[in-house]
Amino acid sequence: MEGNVSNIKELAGRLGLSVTTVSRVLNGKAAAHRISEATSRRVVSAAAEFGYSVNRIARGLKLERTETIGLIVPDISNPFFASVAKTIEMELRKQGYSLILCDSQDDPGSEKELLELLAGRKVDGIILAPVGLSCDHVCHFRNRKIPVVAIDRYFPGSPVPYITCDNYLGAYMATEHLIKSGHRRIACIHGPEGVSSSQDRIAGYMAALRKFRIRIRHQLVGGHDFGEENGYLETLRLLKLKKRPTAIFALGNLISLGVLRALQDSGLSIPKDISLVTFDEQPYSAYLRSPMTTIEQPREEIARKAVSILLEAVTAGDIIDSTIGIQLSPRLIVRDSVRNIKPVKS
Amino acid sequence: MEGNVSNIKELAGRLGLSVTTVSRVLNGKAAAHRISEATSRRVVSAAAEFGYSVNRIARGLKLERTETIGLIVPDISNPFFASVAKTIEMELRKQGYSLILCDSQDDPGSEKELLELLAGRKVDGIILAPVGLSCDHVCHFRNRKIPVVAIDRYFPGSPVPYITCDNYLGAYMATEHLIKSGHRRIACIHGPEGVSSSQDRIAGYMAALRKFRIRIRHQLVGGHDFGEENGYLETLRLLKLKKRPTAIFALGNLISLGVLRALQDSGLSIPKDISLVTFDEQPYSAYLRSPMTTIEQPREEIARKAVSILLEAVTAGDIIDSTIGIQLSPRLIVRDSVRNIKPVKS
DNA sequence: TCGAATGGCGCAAACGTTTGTGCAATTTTT
DNA sequence: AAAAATTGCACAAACGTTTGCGCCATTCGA
Repeated sequence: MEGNVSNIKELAGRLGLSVTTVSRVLNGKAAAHRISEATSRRVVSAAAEFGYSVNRIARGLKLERTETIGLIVPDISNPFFASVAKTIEMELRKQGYSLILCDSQDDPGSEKELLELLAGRKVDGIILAPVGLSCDHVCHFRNRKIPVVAIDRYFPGSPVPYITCDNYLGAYMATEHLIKSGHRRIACIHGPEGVSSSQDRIAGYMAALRKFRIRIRHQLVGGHDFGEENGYLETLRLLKLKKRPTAIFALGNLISLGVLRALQDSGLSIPKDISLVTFDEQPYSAYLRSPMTTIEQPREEIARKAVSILLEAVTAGDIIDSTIGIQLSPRLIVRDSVRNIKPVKS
Repeated sequence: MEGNVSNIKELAGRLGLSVTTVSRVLNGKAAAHRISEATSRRVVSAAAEFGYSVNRIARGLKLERTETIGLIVPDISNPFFASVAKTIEMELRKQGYSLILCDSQDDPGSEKELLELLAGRKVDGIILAPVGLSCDHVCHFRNRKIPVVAIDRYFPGSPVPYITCDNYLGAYMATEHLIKSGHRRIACIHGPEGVSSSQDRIAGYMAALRKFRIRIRHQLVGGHDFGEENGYLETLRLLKLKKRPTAIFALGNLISLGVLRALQDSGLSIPKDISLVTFDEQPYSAYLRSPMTTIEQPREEIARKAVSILLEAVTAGDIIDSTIGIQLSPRLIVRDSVRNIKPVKS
């Protein structure tokens, strides 16, 4: 008895009504078109009985609005992006939108292809954690009237609105914490050159060093992506230095896993032999061999704000004109991965 | 100069050709319709020049095929599902498909709604990590000619094909490992009642106990979801027992985080005071205070197989008729979270 | 009693594709 | 030189909606 009717024409046929009337009832426009209460009820109950549900592809074509949002992240298996994606999906669904998930694998080329793909799929808007520093391919999009908001990362000096954590501040706080614990030789393992979040964290790190009049040693700064392997290799490199750093600041959660592996392989322990602070809190941070001091990002808030700003742009039917940039405050979570190597003067 | 042309009619107009010809060229059917080489080249280069890309909504409507697959997971922020989703997305994209991601939040009601939603969006197929044990709402789908494959969990005795880890075997291996290390009072913290993966793991756990003639104590078995809080509360309950278990088997990675928190709160340490084995390896498992002994699932293979089976069903244009059930082998990774409380007799 | 207002609904075009069929021009065959 | 075959392309319908406009019947006001 169910699922018998697959389009509105059939349904209208069974009811002895026109598709027009059925469509209007089902879209809540009965009153506006003076369709009687009785007819309305008949339509609604028949739709339920025969299991009719609107073909959203056809509707999308007609309405030029698919109620679909694209999300492009560099790595969905990274817990940070996974939990951001979760919140985004939940918020979008509340508003009747669905999510097309794309993983750019931190590759600018894929990112560009994915943007084209999403445009072809006529998504109503895009949330993007961009890879490169150039916004050409994204700005190009805004001409096509598809709103885009960036999360986690942004394009310096571009008109693309973004929501990020205040990466500069977070890195400053982390570095300051290390310095106040007496550290002077502080290494920094960062992500890709072309990613603002990495750049900003490096800037925050350097600012803290300068503030406390500590020389920036370039051999203590390195890295090229947010992966585990990068953390591993960079740590091994750091450990080979004539003068080892006393502390490492890992700019991402996967990087820090690499650091842990390298230290374990080298038989070093945290914080006895070396201290560690990591950007991005994780559920397991507290249960590591040495509970990790981290910088926590307001993930949920990032996701929620991104959705609300995007949807505003979508429903306004126009692109957000003013350059909106929101930087949310991170939080320092102090645990036991930093050794105090000098009495605190307070 | 770019992005000027938004539909095939405009493009055809500029070329002085019909939409038919343009469409055929762009779909690689030029040869089959005797369209000259010269014309083909003109079309292709004009399409590139004017930045034309096909409207996949319109195409989807006409072709009754959207090249879109739906994925429903109970919790995308769970690292297990996040990495499975990553592989699925990558594999699908290779084949020209996009992914609509849905998070059912472990709620059967949402799951049902999401299936309807995806049907309305005319996805070509669905990959589902189902919540309940009833397959009514899913079987209903197969009538609508939308292929579905289940991952991680399945519906006992239903015609829905599935790919899972061999949960029974994994749990058996884990429990056996504990027993062979001398444990007798082994607790088990599981997930929801209505989820096959949880049920099968419980079954494997019990089978191992029976095999070694150890009495199953029901107060040692509990839990109701795969979340952290459940692990926490169940552990606290277990610790209050007159005779505490000497080991805990956590049936999920988030559960084990809860166990860790509860033990930490209680001032107990692993494996000195209590042993722990967890289902589902994680990148950080090795770096915990006590490196965790885990059961590793072949996530990538699960994802890949699910995609290939689904796409086969999609292109075959028909539902996979034979009941396919694939159970992939898990792997025991021994670390230091299990205390040997009796000399191994070998 | 008659025009006007209102209530209740349907016609048909349009959204951007794809594709079966058809047709003119050219070339080949006989 | 006529018939046949081939080349190269176009017409128009169809996919399932939504929606501006229009039409008929009934009720109302004077």
